[in-house]
Amino acid sequence: MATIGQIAAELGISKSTVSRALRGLPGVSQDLIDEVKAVAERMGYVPSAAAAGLTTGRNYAVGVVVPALTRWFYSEVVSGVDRALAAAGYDVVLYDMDRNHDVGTRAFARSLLRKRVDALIVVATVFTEHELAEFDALEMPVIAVGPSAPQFRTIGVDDHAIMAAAMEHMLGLGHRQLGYVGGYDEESLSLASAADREHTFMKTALAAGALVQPEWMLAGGYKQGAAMRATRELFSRDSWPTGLVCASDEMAMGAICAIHAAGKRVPEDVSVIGIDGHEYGADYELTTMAQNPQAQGEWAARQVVAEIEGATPVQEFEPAPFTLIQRGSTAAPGR
Amino acid sequence: MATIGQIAAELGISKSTVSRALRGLPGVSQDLIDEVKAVAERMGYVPSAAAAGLTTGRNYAVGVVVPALTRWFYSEVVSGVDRALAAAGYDVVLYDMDRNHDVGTRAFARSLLRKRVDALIVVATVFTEHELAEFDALEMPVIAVGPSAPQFRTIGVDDHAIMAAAMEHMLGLGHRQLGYVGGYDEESLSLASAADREHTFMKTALAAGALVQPEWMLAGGYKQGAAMRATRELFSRDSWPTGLVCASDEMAMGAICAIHAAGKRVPEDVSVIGIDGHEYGADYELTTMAQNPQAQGEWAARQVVAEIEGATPVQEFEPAPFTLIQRGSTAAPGR
DNA sequence: GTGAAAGCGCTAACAG
DNA sequence: CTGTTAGCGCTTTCAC
Repeated sequence: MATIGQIAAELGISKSTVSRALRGLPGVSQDLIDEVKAVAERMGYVPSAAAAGLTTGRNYAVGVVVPALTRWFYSEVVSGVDRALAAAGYDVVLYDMDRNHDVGTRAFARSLLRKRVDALIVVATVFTEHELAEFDALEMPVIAVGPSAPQFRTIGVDDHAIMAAAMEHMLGLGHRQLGYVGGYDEESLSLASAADREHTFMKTALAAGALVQPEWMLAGGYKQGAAMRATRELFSRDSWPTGLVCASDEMAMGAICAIHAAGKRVPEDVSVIGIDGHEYGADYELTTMAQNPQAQGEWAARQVVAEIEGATPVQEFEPAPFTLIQRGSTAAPGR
Repeated sequence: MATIGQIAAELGISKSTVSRALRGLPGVSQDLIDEVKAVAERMGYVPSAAAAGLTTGRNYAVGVVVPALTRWFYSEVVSGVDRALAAAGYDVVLYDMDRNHDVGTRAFARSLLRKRVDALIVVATVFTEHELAEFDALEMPVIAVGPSAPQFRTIGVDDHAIMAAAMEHMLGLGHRQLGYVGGYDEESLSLASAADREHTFMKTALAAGALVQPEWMLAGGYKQGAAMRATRELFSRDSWPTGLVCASDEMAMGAICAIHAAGKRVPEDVSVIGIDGHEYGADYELTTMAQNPQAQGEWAARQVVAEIEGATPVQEFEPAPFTLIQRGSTAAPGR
């Protein structure tokens, strides 16, 4: 493995010059730059991030903490983060908290703290007091993506607003008998988002004088399968709503499946609206309040890079945008 | 940020002793060890991976290359890799090749080559000749997970065998009119697995004298939404198979949804079998040939760690196991 | 323009 | 058991 010193020796010049030439710093003649680069290429030279980081304190890496990589939303965010970071020349160090949250707390903190990363992006993860204190001690930029975390600056949609918008659509169509598919995903560790959505659903429904039976509040666990089962059960009873508001698109797709299984039609018998903007929504003709987790990830990544490189930290972010995508799963009731 | 030197100064001892004490190396009195650890804790000492790596050449990090993090299979594998690596004290450096494959080739190689990682785990990614050559030059353990890559040692199921087993189940039930939901996922970059499964489906079907109409070969793109649409179309025609063999569970769940939408029953009118062992399969009563991508990821991670730490490389891995999970979506035809 | 020297934080021989 | 002495590969003053 070629080093800067070997290149220097090969050309009979000093290491400093090689370093400067390779990094395009001023003060090296163009001829030498070309020569150095050629030799570096020929020798298969590759800079050592560790060595460079030792002196500069910069690692060109940012940590991404995620509660469960296998969940759609999180993998989308991470994907966006990765793309933006790669474009900026930074690596992604992944910390999947899936199940090893309590077990691995110590290990997580230790490894995190190894000066591996220049900043941290936290995706919808809840931490202990102790961990939060450690983050503070880190003294590096930290930005959260997803459900807002009071301790961090957060990039994400306003969960109240997005649900209110979904409700506006359903109420506007004339639905007054509404069911809700929500619940909590135990593994995702973040309950705030789910609670906010459910709360606003209820509040808005009641304010509009809509009928919401207790049995119409379904626990879908933010998972397609669970939502499908819960919905199937709902339609095995003798009364059901004209509209189903789902706290996520994954659950909405499960619900649609269950409605079909029950021999009902969407939207003729039941309207279904989702939230999130899942990739498969189009195939299911699903009306949804779409947000863009990838874009949020990219945004967070760019912001974090800017701060690493000296930009003054933004104190508070605008809520991420969302838009109604109207498709075939919603219509006026009783058609 | 406390360093080893500061701790040494604080206690009036040498850096080496501190280093040894902290790492639990032999040759330090228990008393001193305790003292050192106490001071380190108090000063909030955290080791610098970069500095340690510089001398030892070990980074305690492994790179994970993945074609599209947002796909179920890959995120499962990465999740498993992460867990095993975290347990072994290693960090995960993620390289999501999603879309930036051609654009980012150079950046990918460069960053990979920065001696950041001690080994590489490649998940179902296809590389150019040039990239492969660079991997060789890296001289570090490389293991592939998922569809077998001829250039790498691979951990994964035998795609022929798993499809053959699925077919055995369907044929054993008496199905002789079979449809196939498969296709290719353009974004995943790995076509071998899809091709193998389709090939074995065809071969096995023909060998059993089963009827397979060309229109029954559906392109589901390995995506739930696309599979749903393709299946919906199939059932809008005037002839359809008694059994549907799906190359993945995600597609199978989409197919089930479409079958319900068409007013048919599973398994009474159509049997459906999937492959993979998706988490939601149970909710859908889906019969499947289950594999365990998380376990495969863990296995690869453990193997790679062993090799980093000096174990002699295993030359070839056993194919990963799979088992039939028989649930309610399959039954004898014509019930 | 270019070079020499010092040092980033840690580990790894050697001595004692 | 503990300390000394060299570096690891790179960047960064400061001279020339």
